[in-house]
Amino acid sequence: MNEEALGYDTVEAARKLLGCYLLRETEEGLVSGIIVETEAYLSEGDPACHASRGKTRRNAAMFGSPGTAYVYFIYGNYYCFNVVTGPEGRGEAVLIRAVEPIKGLDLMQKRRGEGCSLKNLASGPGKLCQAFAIDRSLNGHDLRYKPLYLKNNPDLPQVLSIKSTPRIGVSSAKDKHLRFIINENEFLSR
DNA sequence: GTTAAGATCTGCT
DNA sequence: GCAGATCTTAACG
Repeated sequence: MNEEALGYDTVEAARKLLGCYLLRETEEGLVSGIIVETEAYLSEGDPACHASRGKTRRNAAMFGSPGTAYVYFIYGNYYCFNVVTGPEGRGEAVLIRAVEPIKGLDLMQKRRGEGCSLKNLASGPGKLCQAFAIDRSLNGHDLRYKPLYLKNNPDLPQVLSIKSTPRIGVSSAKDKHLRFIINENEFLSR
């Protein structure tokens, strides 16, 4: 993964993360997928961003250096996984909303429940974290290294068809198109 | 110490 | 398509 691309503009980073591999190694084995859906959370003019009201205990990882993980717990049941972006100390991040499962399908199915369809394995922030066994122990983890890391996809088409839409599940800043998806992909959350 | 709200998912209608 | 589950976090007293 080209970490430098994450350190400047968060919106740019959200677009560049599309199509990249996300890999996760555990004792049970390796799982991987291609990122097909992201959302940008900005530090300025974005009340939906956890960092918009300053640094707190929960969002401290968001103020770390670009390329680290920000993982948090929501709605009593689910984790969300973000990649910290922008200059260090800025408090911006990109939420990974969905991936297309590539390797370790059986392991993901085991974690998500038997009989879970391929399209349902990681098509949403909470589902993705279940399938990849992401929890708070990975909060602040440097995504250049194992057991959770990003990798460029060499087989990617030169010009990816990217579409931007309003973000999902956030009540503010609906006029901003900060969600980015790979057009027509089957594994989007919706 | 108490309370209200949330970057969601699943199951049922 | 819609409401409920469920609990951590942060704001307030």
